[in-house]
Formats: sequence, structure tokens, C-alpha cells
Amino acid sequence: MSPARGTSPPRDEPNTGKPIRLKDVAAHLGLSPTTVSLVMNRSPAAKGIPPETQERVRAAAEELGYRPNFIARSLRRQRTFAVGVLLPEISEGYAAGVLGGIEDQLLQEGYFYLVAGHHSKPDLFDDYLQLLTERSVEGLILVNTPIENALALPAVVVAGHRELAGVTNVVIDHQSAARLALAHLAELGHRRIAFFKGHAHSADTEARWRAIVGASADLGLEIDPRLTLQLSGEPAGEEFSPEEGYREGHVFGRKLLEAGAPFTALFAFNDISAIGAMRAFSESGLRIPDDVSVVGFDDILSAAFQNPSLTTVRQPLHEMGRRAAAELLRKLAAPGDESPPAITIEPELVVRDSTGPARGGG
Amino acid sequence: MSPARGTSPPRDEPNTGKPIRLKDVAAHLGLSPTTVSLVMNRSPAAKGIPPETQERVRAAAEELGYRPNFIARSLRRQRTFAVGVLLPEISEGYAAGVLGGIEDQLLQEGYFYLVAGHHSKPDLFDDYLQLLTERSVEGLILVNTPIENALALPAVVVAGHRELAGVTNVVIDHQSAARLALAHLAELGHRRIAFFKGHAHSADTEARWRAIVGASADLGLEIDPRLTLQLSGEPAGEEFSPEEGYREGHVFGRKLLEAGAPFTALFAFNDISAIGAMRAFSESGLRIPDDVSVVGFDDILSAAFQNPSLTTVRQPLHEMGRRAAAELLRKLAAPGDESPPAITIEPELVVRDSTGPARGGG
DNA sequence: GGGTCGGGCTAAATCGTTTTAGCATGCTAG
DNA sequence: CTAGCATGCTAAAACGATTTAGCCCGACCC
Repeated sequence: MSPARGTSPPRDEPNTGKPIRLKDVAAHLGLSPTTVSLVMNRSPAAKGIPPETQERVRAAAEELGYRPNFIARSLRRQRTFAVGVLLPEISEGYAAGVLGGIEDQLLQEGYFYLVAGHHSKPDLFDDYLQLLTERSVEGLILVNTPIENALALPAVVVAGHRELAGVTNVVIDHQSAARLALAHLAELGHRRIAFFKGHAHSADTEARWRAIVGASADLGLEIDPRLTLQLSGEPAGEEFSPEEGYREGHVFGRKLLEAGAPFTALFAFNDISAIGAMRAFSESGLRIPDDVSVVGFDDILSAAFQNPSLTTVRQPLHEMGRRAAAELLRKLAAPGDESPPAITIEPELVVRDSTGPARGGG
Repeated sequence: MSPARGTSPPRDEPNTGKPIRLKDVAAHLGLSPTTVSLVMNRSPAAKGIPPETQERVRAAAEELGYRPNFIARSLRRQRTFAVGVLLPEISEGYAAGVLGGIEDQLLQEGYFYLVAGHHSKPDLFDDYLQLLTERSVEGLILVNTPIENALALPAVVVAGHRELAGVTNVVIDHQSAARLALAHLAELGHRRIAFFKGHAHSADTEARWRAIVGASADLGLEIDPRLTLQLSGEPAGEEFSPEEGYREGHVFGRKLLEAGAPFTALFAFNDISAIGAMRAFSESGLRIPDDVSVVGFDDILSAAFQNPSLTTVRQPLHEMGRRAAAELLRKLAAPGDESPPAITIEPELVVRDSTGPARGGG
């Protein structure tokens, strides 16, 4: 009699009551758990077990739907194949982008990760670090998370402020970013370029500005202080909100116009402020890119949907996350090795419709 | 002699070599592990232990920096305080928003979560379900993830297609959404309204369209088939990409104009296509909202940064995530209870600059 | 003085693996 | 004939907690 189709167990036979333990497989075969474990793990010690027994074991495991219990294994091996990720807020674009890359890399390598969003509240940093450590994560990835003390676990930091012994920073190549953007503008004949600097407590502000100064010099461009405005951001400790950045870009766009010093292009600190400035320019009757060219930074989703669409320096967030995860796994695999203090990521210039030849020619 | 500041152990004394085990605390006190465990867990069985001993235990635990090993505890208690989250892609706006809410709720309740992004590849669904199950997650939250077979674990689905026994769907109140948007337009005097329907394989398309039809009837509006276009999306199984949606909105915007049937407003299926359409309208010399009003759906970040900024129906993604997580935890806490087949979330109309009085008056 | 009771604790089993250290058995070599 | 050595397996001790079932001792009762 073949099994009736309509009876309770579904066609895919797993899920039959309680999960199968190693012990069950062993009992079913009349072997010891040791043997089964050795075979299932392809342990070197299994070389003494004849291939035909090995086959029997594997067949039985398959047949019974045996799945090793990860918790028990973790306990015994002292390995969890899990890492902790600390970030300000998971639903915010930057962190989400990086996390996407982290995820791809980790899952591919058989790891999982636990995430905690601290909403930029410093007292939560330590709490969550505690919790993650208690859960026996093997390493940490910090995204946009300023940290004071040394960490007890191997760690990689994305967009981190300071240098800590043993932790690797994943950073964008600001030199390259500045060169890409400014060379693009210079080539279009722009000589008088306005700048938005980042707010003081952002990780990237200083490095980026130094790179801009350097690249300007290389290209023979002069920086006019009257055309340089510093975004203030929110009070320190607060998350920088998109709406605020947009508003500030809008206000600063007008300020630039009122300053009276002529300019034909703006290189903003990020896309959000660039978009705000574009709006200010449009409202004043300036046309983009005919009268003013605008370059942003980040390449957020909105950048492509602006009218005109925004030329910007893309941070490859996904790749940054990937690289961070890969580096962490490398550290875990080779605990002794010296690790690089920094991994530098190359940005990419995305040319869209907000940049064009300088008005009046170069 | 007070301890010198410059010596190796940092001021916060933890991290002294290997972690402290329960056994260590017990040994340090000359008590048994049992006693320490009972006290630390405030087990009812600890009522036989005099308060002064309890105090001694707690003090010692504190002093030694004892942190229970979560893995060992999970193994013994058969509880992991972890849930699995399955979604298409973590860095995409919808999922990231929902995940933010899930995270808030879970961490608040002492849970963590494991995320897997399946990139809409159906064969990965089962793989990741396997992996999560192996890791002993206690329940599942599926975001935008169509699932065929019944699940072995308690589950909540956000934006899911079908109804499965025992799983709760978290869905937006489409009735309410349609009513909000159409009443707003009707109030501004719009009578001839164009629509973008969602692509066929999107979870929300059908329900939303029915709601629109219903609300139109209630408000005495007629739906003109010539003004109704169905987004095609990518081939089924592919992720719907923002660029594609934008492009289609753009194309359809032009189609509407060419159709010749007069209209004064567009209610798009989502913000992306609304933004594409706005661009098409602008390019044709129509002014928004003077000539055409546009209403989107979702309230993505870009919506606020458009020029003009986009009036839209906001899906409270964060809250949807929160509710999903809360419901899952409820299920876990009360395994016997019947659970609701659906949780309905109220949308919110965000009025911005893309809607205004109908041209020519109502 | 024996039984009972309760207070204060603990021994040992258990969760499901991995891993170390061997144990039989039979064959071969000397 | 026996030592030695593969061969094919297994017993038992971890891993670090929780939890069940008692143990021991003194006080109290009658």
C-alpha cells in the first residue's frame, strides 16, 4: 500500500513532531553518537570509519531529517558564527546601505549577525555592547558609532571617528572623491566654486575638507572663503535629520546668492544639502545647470529623482559593508595577524543633469 | 597605596582575562552553583534562601563581573529570545523602515533578531528558513516575502500576499488610504482623476484598487478607464527597482497626456511612479499643482525633497514593524491563544505642495 | 526520645553537541 | 605463541547553565 496522499503529514516529510537529535540518528543505526558526529562533521578522526558506514550514516541523517542544533554546537565549540552590528538607526539610508553589504558577505560565509540601533544615545552603546557580548558574538562591526574605550572583541568600524588599536576603519577615499568632483567641474570650465563643509561633529568633515583643499590646489582652483559655508547640523549627540539638512541647504543656497561673490558651481557636503540648495537656486530664477552646476555627495536614492537629477559622488555603501564584514572575518580566522588600520574605498562620480559647462565659458 | 592610574587594567575593571562562570562565583562564595543560579534568576525556589545570603551572592556576582552565558542558558531552557526576519533586501526603503520598528520593539522586550535578505529568489526562502530554524529562532517575521507552505514556527507577515492558518498579516488599511487621498482631492474640486494601479504581482495592488473603487463610489467620483494605467513592474520574481518605477511613471505620465481625456489630478500607486509622472508633466509644460495635482503613496524620503514636494499617503512603516513584532511576541507568550488573521494599520495623509485646487474650479 | 517539620542548602541530571582517550578484535610478523 | 598494530568503533568528559529531588541539621512537639 503506498502512503495515502490525504493524510496529515505534508508531502515534504520534515516537521514530524520534535526535531531529530544526533542521538536519535545514532540509535536508529545502532551506532554511537560519537560515530555519527564524526561522520557528519567530516572530522579528520573519521578516516578510521569505512566509507560504507559513512554512507549509511549520511543516508540515515538525510532520511530522518537530522539538523544539528546550533546552540548545542556553539556551546561546545565556543563558536557562534555570529557577529554584532552597532549602528545609529537601521532604517536610515547610510546605515541600511552599509548593512546590506555586511549581510551579503556574512551570510555568504555562513555567519549571521545581531543588530542593535542605539539612536545615537551614548549610554546605549555600552548597554548593547554588553548584550551582544553576552550573546557571544565573535566580533563587532560599528557603523557611524563613535566609541571611546577599547573593545574586548575584534572589530571593524565604518565611518568611525578615531583610530583605536587593533580596529580597522573602513573609510571612503576623500582625496579621490574631491579630485573626481573638482576635476569634473574644472573640465566644464568652472573656476569659482562654492562649498558646503560638513557639520563639525560628523566623522568625515575634516578629512573631506582637507582633500578638497588639496585637490583644488592641484587643479589650480582657488577657494573663496566667502563661498564656503559650514553646515551646523543638529546639536551634538542628535542624529542629523534629512529634513534639517535639506532646510540648511536651502538657507545656505540663498546665502550664497546674497553674498554677492560670483560662482558658477556648488560642491555640497551631501546630497541632501545639495538638493536644498538646488531648490533655493531655482526659486531665485537661476537655472541648473545653465546658470549654476551642483554636485552632491553620497548618491542617495532621491539624487536620481531630482529635477534636474543630481550629479554626485557615490559612496559605495554596499561595498563598504562587504569589505568591513570580509575584514572582520579575516581577523576572526587569523587572530594573530596584524590588521590594517584602514581600508580605503574608492568613490565613483555619477554624472547626471545638474552639472554642465560654466556660464560664460572658462 | 591607591591603585596607580597608569597600569594595565583600565578603570572599568571588567575584561580580566576569561569571562566569569557561574561556577566561579559559586566557588568564590563557597556555595553551590545551584544556589547562585537560583538567586540570580530570582527563581521562586529561592524563597528558601535567606535574604542575607542572596545579598552576598548578588554582591559577589557584581564584584566579579559575572555575566551569564546566553548560549548555555538557551540550550538548557530551550529559549533563545531571538526571532528570524526574512525580507527581500535590507537596504531597500520599505523593508528598512519596517525593520526599524521591528528592532525597536524586540530590543525593548529583550529579544534579538537574525535577518536574512533573499533578494526575491524563491529558492533562498527555504534555505534561509532552514538556517534560521537551525539557529533556534522562536518565531518569524516575513516582510514582503511570499510564502507557499505552512510554517513550522509562529509567524507574522508584513505586506504578505495570502492568508495562512495561524499567521497574522499586518496590512495597511487600504479603505482608509483611498478615502484620505480621494477626499482630499475631491475637496480641492477634482473630479477627473487618473490612477496608476500597482503591478500585478505586488501584494497590495488588488486590495488597494478595490478600496479606490469603493471610495470613488462613496464620493461620487467616476473612474475613467482611459485614465487608469497599470504599472507592469519587472518580470515576476524580480525585485521592483526604483529606477524602473520612476521610468514607468515618466512614460505613463506622458501616456496620460496623450490619451486626450482631460484630468486634473493623478493618484499614483507609489511615490516613485508619482515622481516620474511629475517629471513628465513638467516637461510637457504643465505646472504642478496649478494644472495637475499629484498624490503619491508611501512617503519615501524623496517625497519631501521633490520640487514641488509631494503630497502622499504615508505608510507608517516603523509602526507596522513594531506591531508585527509585538504580535509575534504575544503569540510566543501565549502559544495557545487564537491569533487575529490581520492587524490593520491606519495610514496618514501628508499634504504637501503637489496638490492644489482643481483648475477651472470644481 | 522519637517523629516531624522547615530552613538552608546541594548533588546530579539535563539540554545536544564535540572531542579525547581508549577498547575490543583480528591479523601479521617475528 | 605473542607482541604489535591496524581497524572500527565507543565511553565519558566536556561546554555553562537550569532544575528536580533530596540531604542534613536543629528545633519543636508530645
